[in-house]
Amino acid sequence: MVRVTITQVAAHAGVSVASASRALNGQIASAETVAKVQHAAATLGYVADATAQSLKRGRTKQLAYAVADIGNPVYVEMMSAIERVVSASGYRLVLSSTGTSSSSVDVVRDLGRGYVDGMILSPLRVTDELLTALAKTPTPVVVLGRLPDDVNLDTVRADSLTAMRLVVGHLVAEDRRDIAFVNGPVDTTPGAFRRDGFAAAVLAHPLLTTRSVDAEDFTISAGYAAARQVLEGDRRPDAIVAANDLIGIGAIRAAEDLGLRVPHEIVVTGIDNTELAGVVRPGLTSVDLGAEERGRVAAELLLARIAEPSRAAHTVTVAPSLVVRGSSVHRPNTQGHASPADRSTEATGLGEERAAG
Amino acid sequence: MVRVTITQVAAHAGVSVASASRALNGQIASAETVAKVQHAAATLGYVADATAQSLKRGRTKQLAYAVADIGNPVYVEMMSAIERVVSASGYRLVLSSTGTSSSSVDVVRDLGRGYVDGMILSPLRVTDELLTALAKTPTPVVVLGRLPDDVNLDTVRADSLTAMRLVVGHLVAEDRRDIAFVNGPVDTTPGAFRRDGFAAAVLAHPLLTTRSVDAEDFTISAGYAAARQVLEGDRRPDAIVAANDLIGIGAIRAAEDLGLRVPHEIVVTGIDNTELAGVVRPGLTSVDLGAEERGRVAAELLLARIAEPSRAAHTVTVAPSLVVRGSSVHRPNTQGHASPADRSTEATGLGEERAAG
DNA sequence: ATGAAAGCGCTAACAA
DNA sequence: TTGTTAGCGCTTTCAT
Repeated sequence: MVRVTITQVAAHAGVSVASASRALNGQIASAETVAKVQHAAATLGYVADATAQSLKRGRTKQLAYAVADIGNPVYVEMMSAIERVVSASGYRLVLSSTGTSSSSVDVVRDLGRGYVDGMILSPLRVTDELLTALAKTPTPVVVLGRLPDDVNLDTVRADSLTAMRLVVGHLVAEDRRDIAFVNGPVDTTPGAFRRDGFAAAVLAHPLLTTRSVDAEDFTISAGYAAARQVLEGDRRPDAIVAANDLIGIGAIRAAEDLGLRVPHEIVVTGIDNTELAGVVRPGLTSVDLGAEERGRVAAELLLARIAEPSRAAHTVTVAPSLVVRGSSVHRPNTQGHASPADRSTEATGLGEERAAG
Repeated sequence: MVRVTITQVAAHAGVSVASASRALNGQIASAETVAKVQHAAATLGYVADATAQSLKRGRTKQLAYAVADIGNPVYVEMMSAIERVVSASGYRLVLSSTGTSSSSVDVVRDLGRGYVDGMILSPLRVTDELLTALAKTPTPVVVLGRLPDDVNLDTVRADSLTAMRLVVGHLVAEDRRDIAFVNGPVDTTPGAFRRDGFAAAVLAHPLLTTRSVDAEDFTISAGYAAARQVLEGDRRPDAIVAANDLIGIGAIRAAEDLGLRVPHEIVVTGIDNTELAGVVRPGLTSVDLGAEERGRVAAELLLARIAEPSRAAHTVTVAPSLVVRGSSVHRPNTQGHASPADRSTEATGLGEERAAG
């Protein structure tokens, strides 16, 4: 199998390359030419070279998704949603990990090479350097996560404040009065906003006693360590609000290891409503931040901007919803569960309730 | 920000485009030229256009990973590994979902468009049509999964037979004698090979009673339904071998709902050793099929083939290892667990043992 | 409706 | 070492 070019197709069909191109792309051409060219193309097994088309047309039909930690279920969920929208629109999706080797800034700078028509970026930290790079790049970028107010970019974000209000409100309704917040690193975007959201949510409930501790990472093990420290202190809280599901699961484990029953002696909640939350026992009450929707909307915004580069920047905030599971409800059948359906089904099943944000 | 080309850099530096190109690419050029060109490039903010380079050089520096169900933790793990190798070698990774819209065959055919230099393909089903397309494509493809023996392609595969031997051997050692195998759909590659592997593994233990049932899918809910049916039958097995972790978790739930204690009354094992296996309680004993290693090796094979297209096809089989957790061991502290570290740490912790394949 | 020719931005012969 | 020139494969004016 050797590469066959449009020149060969044209020769085989007995027409010029221009006519061949037109016939292939549905431009004006006589029915006879179209027939001859299509026949030639089929015979020769011609497929247009993507690179040459990109160079000529000035667009690659590729979009990038850049994220630090692919492997985190939340980002995977977003990626799936993005991939669906992107491929349905005839684009390919390239994955740009902004891990150890290259930072978000490098990735954005690299956009100048024009290997994609646009990018969805999920930065772990928003630095001035990043904002500068974003301002300079000629390629459209949609940012997942909160940006300073004066930045004029398409943005999709979760609503940490409402998320925390849902959690805290739920805990108060469950008669919890002493809440420990186990956050992840506060120098990350989610860490900072969840901290602020928790603080704000608590203000609405003057009778609450609260405290905060930062886990070293948004992981089960870091959550375990941080929660254990909290639970071993002399004044034990009656609820732990974890900054994400992994930390929350770590907290459940810590409670178990200390012989504390969840939720009877200690209530635990998470954030993200990942698949894990529905799989652990007791199920982890969690706030769904709408990862799927955020991914989908981000992709749609990007496509819209590519279609109309001069349109105004949009900021979309996706409403969170609370999914109540056994880790936070004092019902007789708290340890029980519904059918082991997937998450969406589960949310309507026994032992789980969803409250809109 | 408008696109700046090498022509402008050359003009700014007062040299020809050829000299500019050479200076930029580390070809022979005088120190003075290099300095001038680099200065001009920096001043103008020049970055080479990826598409033009691709067209000229005949390679895109892009590799594709094609998989049906991104979102499945196993494929995500492979993808992470692939991404690491690929980006370390200066390639970008494009994600080709072979979901509903486009089949594996379409994806392989599309390779003719030359938008990537190679592809790692994880086909759900290996059809003749797919094999034909693979034989015809000029672009290197590494296949994840088993292929017919006469197919001469780079392949990385798991060892289902050994995996099943490990599981069955373990169950026999735990005094299980009546084993139900809950498989996924047998018209998929994993389904077929796990079925065969189980059958072969069982042959080594003549005293075993076994039976099989196929879940409708490799999911928790399908596993739940299938396991429930098995467990409600008049002759209850004392062990369930699930074809993957999700089915295994469904089986644990089914046992719970029927009031059966795991592992005391019914032992359950999974396959894949996903993160979920370490998170559920009791922990799910599972065979690690080396997803990370398979992904890494596949990427390495692909890069090697690109570097040397004429080299002989390689087939690498990755050895499985059994990770024993609470769902299958009758120890006093079976329900307990070690520290909630990540999987690799866990495997060496209390309550878990890893046996090589 | 068709063909000749230009050119997207770059690299690589080839000459000088 | 450097510049000139010819393309990579395609689309798109511009004449005809």
